[in-house]
Amino acid sequence: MFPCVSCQGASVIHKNTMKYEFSQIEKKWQANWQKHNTFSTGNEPDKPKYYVLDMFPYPSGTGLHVGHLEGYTASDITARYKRSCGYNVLHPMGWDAFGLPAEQFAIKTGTHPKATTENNIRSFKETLQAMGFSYDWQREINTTDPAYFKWTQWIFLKLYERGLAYMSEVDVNWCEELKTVLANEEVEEKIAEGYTVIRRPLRQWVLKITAYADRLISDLDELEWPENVKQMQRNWIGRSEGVNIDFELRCHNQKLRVYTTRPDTLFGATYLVISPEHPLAEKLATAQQLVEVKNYIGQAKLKTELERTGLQKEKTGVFTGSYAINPATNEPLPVWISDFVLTSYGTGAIMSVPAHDSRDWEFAKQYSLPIIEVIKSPHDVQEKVFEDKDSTCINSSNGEITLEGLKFTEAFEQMAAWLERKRVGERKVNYKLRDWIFSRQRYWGEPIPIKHYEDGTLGTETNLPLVLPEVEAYHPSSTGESPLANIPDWLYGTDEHGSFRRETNTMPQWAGSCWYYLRFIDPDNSEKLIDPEKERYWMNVDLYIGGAEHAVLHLLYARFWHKVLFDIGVVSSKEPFKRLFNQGMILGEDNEKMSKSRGNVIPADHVLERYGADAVRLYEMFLGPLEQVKPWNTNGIEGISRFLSKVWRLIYPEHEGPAASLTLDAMPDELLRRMHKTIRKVGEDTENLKFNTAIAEMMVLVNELQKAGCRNRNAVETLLILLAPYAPHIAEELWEAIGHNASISSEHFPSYDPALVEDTVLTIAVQINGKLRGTFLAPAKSPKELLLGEAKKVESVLKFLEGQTIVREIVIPDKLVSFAVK
RNA sequence: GCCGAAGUGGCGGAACUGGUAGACGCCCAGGACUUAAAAUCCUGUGUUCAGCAAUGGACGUACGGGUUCGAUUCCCGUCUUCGGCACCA
Repeated sequence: MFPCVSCQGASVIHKNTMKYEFSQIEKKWQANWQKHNTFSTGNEPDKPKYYVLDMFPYPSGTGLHVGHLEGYTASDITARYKRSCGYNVLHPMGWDAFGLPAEQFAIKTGTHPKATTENNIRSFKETLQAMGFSYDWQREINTTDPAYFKWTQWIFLKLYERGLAYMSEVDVNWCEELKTVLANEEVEEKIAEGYTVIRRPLRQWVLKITAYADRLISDLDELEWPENVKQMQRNWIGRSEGVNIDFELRCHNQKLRVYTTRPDTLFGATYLVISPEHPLAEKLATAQQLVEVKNYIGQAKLKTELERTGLQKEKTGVFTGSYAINPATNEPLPVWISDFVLTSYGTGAIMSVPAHDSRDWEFAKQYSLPIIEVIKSPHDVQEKVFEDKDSTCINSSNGEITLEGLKFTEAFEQMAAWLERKRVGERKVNYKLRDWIFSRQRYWGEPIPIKHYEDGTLGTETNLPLVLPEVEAYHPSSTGESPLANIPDWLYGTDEHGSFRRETNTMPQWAGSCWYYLRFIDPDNSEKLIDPEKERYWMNVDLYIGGAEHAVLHLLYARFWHKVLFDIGVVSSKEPFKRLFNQGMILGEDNEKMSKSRGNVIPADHVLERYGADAVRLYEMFLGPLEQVKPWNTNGIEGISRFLSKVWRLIYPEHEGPAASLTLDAMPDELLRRMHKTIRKVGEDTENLKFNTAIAEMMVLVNELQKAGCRNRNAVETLLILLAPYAPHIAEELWEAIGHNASISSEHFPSYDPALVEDTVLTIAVQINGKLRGTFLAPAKSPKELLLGEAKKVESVLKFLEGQTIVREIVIPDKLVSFAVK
């Protein structure tokens, strides 16, 4: 790919590189690494392993910008650092290449998505290689490669065999322009992009992620993930414990089942509400109310999801005319219909306790329904709702049960037990999480390997991979099926069971990314998804770096698949990603999110060409804490370029001439201590992903080496090894210049001398009433009395002690002396 | 509305476990080198007051309180920004 500069004579190199010419140096070393397979992961079972993974990209047509490089730089520094600490490191990269943009482009231009994808991958890969990332490119994977998606399809069939993939007539989010179904999670995004999304029933493949809801919550505890991501997943799954209660209906034989998490407030229930789609909605309407009810149901149907659930607005509803009986009070309760009750959650019906639920309170006020206080409230519940759980029950007794004076937990228990005893209720756990609608009406995705036989039964495609046929047009069929429905040759077939029609749906883009981290471990295995021995050695992923936008969906889906693979014995661990790190977004120079429309995008290739990979790598990390959102500032990168030039001049002091000869003379004590402090700080900070302060510390060392004109070999070599994970090209080049043949990447990270990282003489601060009044020098570990005595001799302190009485003396060894005076 | 994170110089940010706030870098100013410029190096750089000056004082980590000899750090309250959820009963 790059001309092999390293083949030229050494003298030529020196002549060319006396000045710091990053572009030559970077190309030279990238070619060198490639030629020698420097970063290919070997089979070294005796070494401890470290698996550091990036969230692999969708190779878009717009290329990479500086924001994309942040996480990749962080993971690369970690990979290089861990290698130098003696780990066998797996650091791979691949492409999440199925997806809508390539297909949209195909519809417009007729270009095969495969061609688009290949082009984009080539350009992405060039940029990543130009950054000097130490990926093991021999393990590169691509989700659109049949050899890869063979196993995506295989996993689907395993899900199907276990009853975790099923077909269901579901109300889906249908996007008319895209002629496809969208996941709930994708809806808002698409609406923001200007598409319209409506509700429409369709037969769809659905994955039973809800069967894993509890495990997806409880196993979060063992993960080293940012607390907010865990919390977001818990909220998304939305587990709640409550009770299903059956209400007798007056004048009907049927019962009405509601779900509530507040059975402790049953005595305060004054009406029931069912959703417009509830099967009893129309049946409960009395003759008098029928017209009004039918109208209301009709109107609700026309409303979009957004209109029904979006924002807070006035509640609407209609009385059915029917009554149910409150099992606790035996009072009749009117049954209402309202679209604020969700059909798809719980039983689609609720009991309303307006005194202690804000939504019920609002509705009660709207329609003048009674409000009864059953939890002792600090104010009048007719005026304002009281929702707190830490008060006690009142007005809650009948002949069989009393909750008087009980707090929430106890009242809940008592009521639930009583309802169960009376056989009118049972405890129930509910989740907000819904099963995952898994089919898309698209061409550019993994075909779902299912056959529909004429007799209505389903069969599985055993000859995997089931590849995509070539098509002439990428438009979806008008029936809402994918373009695959237009290819008879592919669509129809016969086998021993009879003739069949293939499933025309393809999988969503999430599918390929649900398990790619496994394939990197064993990318060429044609027999198995992954070799069990390799899996045991490499899993889990020790560090997974990526954007917070995947906090819920990708990470939840991947965890779900991983647990299924665990259950069928393909993997040995319950969780895929042990430690997760979300890098913060890099904003444009205007402090706004980078976007084409704002015109504030800083393309990666731009800055690479201008400043070089090493400078870009360092600057990306120097910008601030990795997890923080921060603006890019092109001015700031100049400072990094200066730093690299300073490092260069340590070895090439003038702009011409050969490398300076390094000395073996002893370093001045100050400098030696500085060096050991730097080793400690850079090591600790790199370990903790605090790259910004590690770089600052290296700058301090370089400044001091420069000021002292130090050419000590030990100091220079140490600096280069510390710097190598961050700025690998210049480190390699200078390492070679000072006489090493082997790559600096094979050097071991230095260790520091504990005796040299602590100062022997310290500056002690003197405070009076908490204000700094002076300092003095004292040997480390000086006794308190000595420090106290010295402090009282400091001239600037004496002034403030004069005429004052010392009421208290505080001495913090090695730190400060503090006087409280009056 | 609920949950989570955060607020420090002109700017990005640093500060161990409550112990000298502002490391490192950018910007800016002055100087050295140069015919000149670039590059490089040196010095200064939170605000404000006093002083010719060396220097010294006061204030200062979103805001208002509190605990403490001492608070960017701990506690209470308020405001703002960002991220997530949003009628899930």
